[in-house]
Amino acid sequence: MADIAKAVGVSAMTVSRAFRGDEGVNPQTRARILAKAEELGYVFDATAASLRQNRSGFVAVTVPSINNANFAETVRQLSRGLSRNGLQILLANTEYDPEEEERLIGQLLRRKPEALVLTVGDYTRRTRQMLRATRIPVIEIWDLPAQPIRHVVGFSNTACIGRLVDHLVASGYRDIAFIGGESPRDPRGGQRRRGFVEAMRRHGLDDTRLVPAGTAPVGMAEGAQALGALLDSQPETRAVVCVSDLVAFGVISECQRRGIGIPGDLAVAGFGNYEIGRISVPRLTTIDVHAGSIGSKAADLIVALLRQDSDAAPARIEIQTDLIVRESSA
Amino acid sequence: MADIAKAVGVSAMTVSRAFRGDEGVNPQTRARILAKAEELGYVFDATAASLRQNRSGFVAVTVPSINNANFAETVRQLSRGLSRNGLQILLANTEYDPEEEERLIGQLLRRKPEALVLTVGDYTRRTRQMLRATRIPVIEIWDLPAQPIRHVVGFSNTACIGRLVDHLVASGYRDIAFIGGESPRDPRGGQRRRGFVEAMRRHGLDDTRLVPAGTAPVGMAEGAQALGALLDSQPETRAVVCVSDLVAFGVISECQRRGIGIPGDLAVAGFGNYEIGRISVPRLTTIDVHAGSIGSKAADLIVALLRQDSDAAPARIEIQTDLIVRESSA
DNA sequence: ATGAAAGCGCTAACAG
DNA sequence: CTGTTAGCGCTTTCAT
Repeated sequence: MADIAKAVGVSAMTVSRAFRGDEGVNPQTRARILAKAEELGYVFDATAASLRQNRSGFVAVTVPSINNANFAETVRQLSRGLSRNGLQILLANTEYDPEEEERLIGQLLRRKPEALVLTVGDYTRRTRQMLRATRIPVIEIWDLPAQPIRHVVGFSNTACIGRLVDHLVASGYRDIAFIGGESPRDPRGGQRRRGFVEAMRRHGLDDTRLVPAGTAPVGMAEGAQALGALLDSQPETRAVVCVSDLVAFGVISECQRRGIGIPGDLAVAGFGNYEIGRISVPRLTTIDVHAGSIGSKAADLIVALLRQDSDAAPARIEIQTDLIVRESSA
Repeated sequence: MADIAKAVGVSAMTVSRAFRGDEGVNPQTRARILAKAEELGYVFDATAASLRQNRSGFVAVTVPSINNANFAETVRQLSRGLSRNGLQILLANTEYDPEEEERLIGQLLRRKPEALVLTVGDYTRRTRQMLRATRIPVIEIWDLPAQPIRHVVGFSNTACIGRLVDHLVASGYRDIAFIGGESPRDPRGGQRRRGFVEAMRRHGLDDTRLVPAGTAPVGMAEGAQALGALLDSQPETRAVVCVSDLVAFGVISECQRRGIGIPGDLAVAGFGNYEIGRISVPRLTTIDVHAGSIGSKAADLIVALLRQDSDAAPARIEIQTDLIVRESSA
């Protein structure tokens, strides 16, 4: 910046102002500065600006897995909403591991992010401590925890599964099983499993058909395998709710291999409204959680929180979810 | 840091050394410093350290879409390899848009990353200029461009499709179509389409069965739709190669809806070895590009390049790919 | 519309 | 093993 100042014959301060689009700079001077910067191959140093302004322009985000279409969509929309306001995402993958999450959050905080977005999880003691100590806004997403750290943008995983069960019961199904959600590493899966148990009890039905799907992240292969386990242990089952659409698709494909008709012999429901559920044969009944909307709402919240300097009351933004009934349970 | 220094009764320099695990610090002093830091809720400021050390610890990465299991896996392994060496990823999504890519790269460079990883694309003029001007290592991934910017970690999309065509021809197929790759926004898709045309010519077969799948990113829905178009225009087709497994799955599901047997009536091949191809009925013939390995190899390269201060010769690391023959073409 | 001085929080370099 | 000094590249503040 000093080089440009010297070359153009102004002070560094004027160069700085020119770069930030400050009004009070002579348009001609400004043009000469930008031209010289281009000529010299100058690249603005955001690190120095951050240090001086005490504003990093970063928002730190942790997700359990980036390799998941729904989390990816949340991050995508979050990124969109933030970039419009000059904020950039600093993304970290916890791999569904609370210890790794603790390590990553520690690293992220050193970069002085202006806000921290976390996918709800079972935090370690030290993580909780860091989250309590930090003065930046903390936003938990993808669930509605009973005791949130501070702000929340999410939906009730438990209630969503309840709606699926209600739908199946209303359609006449009684012998219903649930696949997944037993992994201690996936709290959202656990909430869904709990939602299943609660809903079945509410209807006075057998709530013990719980089939494990393995350690998170669980995918299609785990679904296919779990169907085998289900048929072995509970062959009278007539409907199955899965912890995600990916698991449900595994179930569908395994049924096709075994000649089990869906929904004739077995109704299937998933969770998350992934693309596969719209294309599979049969199409999949599921819950649309509007993953993108979680991201954009969180972005809006962050922007609003950063505008006001005073601490706002904890926000609790509930995302609307939709039951989508398709051929797999109709 | 000054506060801690005062509270403990040492200089800021000693605090700094204690934090970086410098050997030459009295273990007792060190312990007292860390305890006091904990007590005061001190968080190290990586921005200030970056500015002073002229090392940001960032590696900038652009991908066309984070919402793609293969790119996500590359980023995941890249992140792993880098974090072991104290480097953090600064990720940006180009959304398959060269203009957006230009904007993002400009933003990323201001953060002074120590290296830049790009998914090969058709760069804008200004992007090329920035890439030429920067002094940090630039690594292109996911293809082997004829004229790389500098370093490359990838594979030949063209050659991979050639292997698929060879396999189909060897299996007796002659009337073969290709779905996808016409989108100007997806250079890798274009390379695959070109690979198809070249391979068909090589075999002296009709190379004009090219079905568009729409603007990138193309997914399952586009595949299902393209199958309809293919049957309308080229009903004598006996095998189809798709630009990705997702498109291929769309084809498979649409065939199932229409009662078209795979591979009896139509053989299908995909690209990328996504999870779906291992679970679908029938299982999908495809090319495994080892997406994760692209990431880990790129990480290794970056670490090696940063260790040496001198400019190394451009690296060209070719990733091994595998033809996986499954039921859809057997 | 522009400039001079000071300083953000850390660490390189040197000294002891 | 510890301390002092200076400065990374920018921007705040105050002055003109």
